[in-house]
Amino acid sequence: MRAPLIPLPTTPRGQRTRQKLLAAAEEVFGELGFHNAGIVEITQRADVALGTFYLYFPDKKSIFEDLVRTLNARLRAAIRERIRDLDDRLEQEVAGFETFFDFVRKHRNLYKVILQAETVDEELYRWHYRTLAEGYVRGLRRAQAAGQVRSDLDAETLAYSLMGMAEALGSRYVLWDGKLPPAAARRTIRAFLEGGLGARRNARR
Amino acid sequence: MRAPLIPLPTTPRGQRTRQKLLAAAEEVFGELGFHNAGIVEITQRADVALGTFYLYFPDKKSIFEDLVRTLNARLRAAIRERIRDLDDRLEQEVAGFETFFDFVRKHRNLYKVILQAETVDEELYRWHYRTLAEGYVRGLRRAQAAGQVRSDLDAETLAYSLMGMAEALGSRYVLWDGKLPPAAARRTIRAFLEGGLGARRNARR
DNA sequence: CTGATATATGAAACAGGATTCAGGTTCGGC
DNA sequence: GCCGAACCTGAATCCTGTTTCATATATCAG
Repeated sequence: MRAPLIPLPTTPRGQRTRQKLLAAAEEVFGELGFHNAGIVEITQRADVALGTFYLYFPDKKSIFEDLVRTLNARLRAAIRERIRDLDDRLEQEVAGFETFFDFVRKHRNLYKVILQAETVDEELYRWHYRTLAEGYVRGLRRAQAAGQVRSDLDAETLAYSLMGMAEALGSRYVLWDGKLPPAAARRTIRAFLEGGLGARRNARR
Repeated sequence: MRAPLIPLPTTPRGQRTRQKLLAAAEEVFGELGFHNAGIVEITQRADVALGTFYLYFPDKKSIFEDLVRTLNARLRAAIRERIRDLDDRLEQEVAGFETFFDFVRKHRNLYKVILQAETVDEELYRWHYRTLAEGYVRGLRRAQAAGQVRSDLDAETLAYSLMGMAEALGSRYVLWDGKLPPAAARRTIRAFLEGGLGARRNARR
C-alpha cells in the first residue's frame, strides 16, 4: 500500500509546479470534497497537464495527506505564535480560540480538508487531533502547576473538550455564516472558559 | 436533482426487505464510508439481489439520507427520554453527555455515518446539527429562566459548545478507544460544565 | 383457484475518473 | 550552441461501481 516516494523537485521550476498543484488541490478538495475532486480539475487549475501530477505525487491520496500535514503545522504555528507572550491561561485560551476562528476564515478550504480526512484516511485524521491535543495538554499542565487552572481536572479531557468547542463554533459561525463569531458569542466563550477552567485572572504564584 | 419518490412498501415482505437494506447500509457505510461503500456489498449483506436495492431507494445517496434522519431522531429521543425527569440543569447536562456516549458506543457505525454527511450532503449535515441545537437551546433558556444557568450567556453559543465537546470526547474515548470515558474524564466533564454554566446545584427560585 | 399486484433477480450497459506511457520540451552549465 | 537531466504532455488504458431492464417469482384479494 505504501506509495513509492517521489523526491522533491530540485529546480525552481519544479518547486513552483509542485506548489501550484498543492494550491489547486487545496481549492478543489475544499470545494468538492476528496472523492468528488478530480485530478483533471486539479491539474487544470494548476495550469499543467494531467500527467504532470504524477511527477510530483504518486497518487491522489498522497497530495491530500500532504495538505493535511501542512495545515496542521500552520495551524499549530499560528496558535503558538499568537499565544507566546500571554502569561495568563485564560487569555491564552481565548486568544487560541480567536486564532483558530481566524485561521478557519482565511483557509476555509484548507480547513474543510481536515474534516474530510476522517473518511479518507482515519489514521491521518487522528494524527491531526493527537498532535494538537499534545500541545494543548502541555499548556494546560503548565497552567495547572501555576495555579491558573483547577488542578483537579484531567488535562487531556480538557484538551479534547476545548478542541471540540472550537471546532463546533468554528463550523457554526465561520464556515456556515461566513463571519467571525459575533460579540455575544465571544463573551459567552470567555465566560464559559473562565468558569469551566476555574481560572482566576492574575492568579498568583 | 430530486430523486423520484418511491412509496414505502405495502406488504410485510417488502417492509422487511427495506429494513434489511437499511441495516446492511448502516454497517457498510459505517465500516467503509459512503464513497467506498458499494451497493453490491449492501445488497449482499442484506441477502437480496443487486436490483432489489432500486425497488426501495432511487439511488445510493437516498438510503444514506434515510439513515441520517433515522439516527438523528433516535439520538434526540434517547436524550430527551433520559433527561425528562431530571430537574437540575447540571444533572441534565451530565446525563445528556452520558447518553450520547452510550449511543455512540451502541451505534458506532450509525454514528460514523453522520460524520460523513459533511462530505456527502452538506445541507443534511447542517440540518442534523441545527435540529440538535434547537432542542438544546430551548433547554438552556428554560434553565436560565430558572436560574440554573448564568443568564448572561448566549444559549446558542453554549449549545454548539456543548455539542462540540460531546462529539470530541465521544470520538476520543468511545470511537478511538472503544470504551466509555474513564472516571477521571467523567469527573472533569462534570466539573467543567458546573463551572462553565455557572450552575449552582439546587439554585433557588 | 386465478389473475393482478408487489417483489425479486442479476447480467449487461454505462459512466466517470485514476493512472500509465511513449514520446516531447526546457534549462542550466560547459 | 550543445548535452543530459529535469520537466512536461495528453490520449489511451483500466477499473470500479452505479443504474437499468427484461424476465421470473411470490402474495393475496375475490
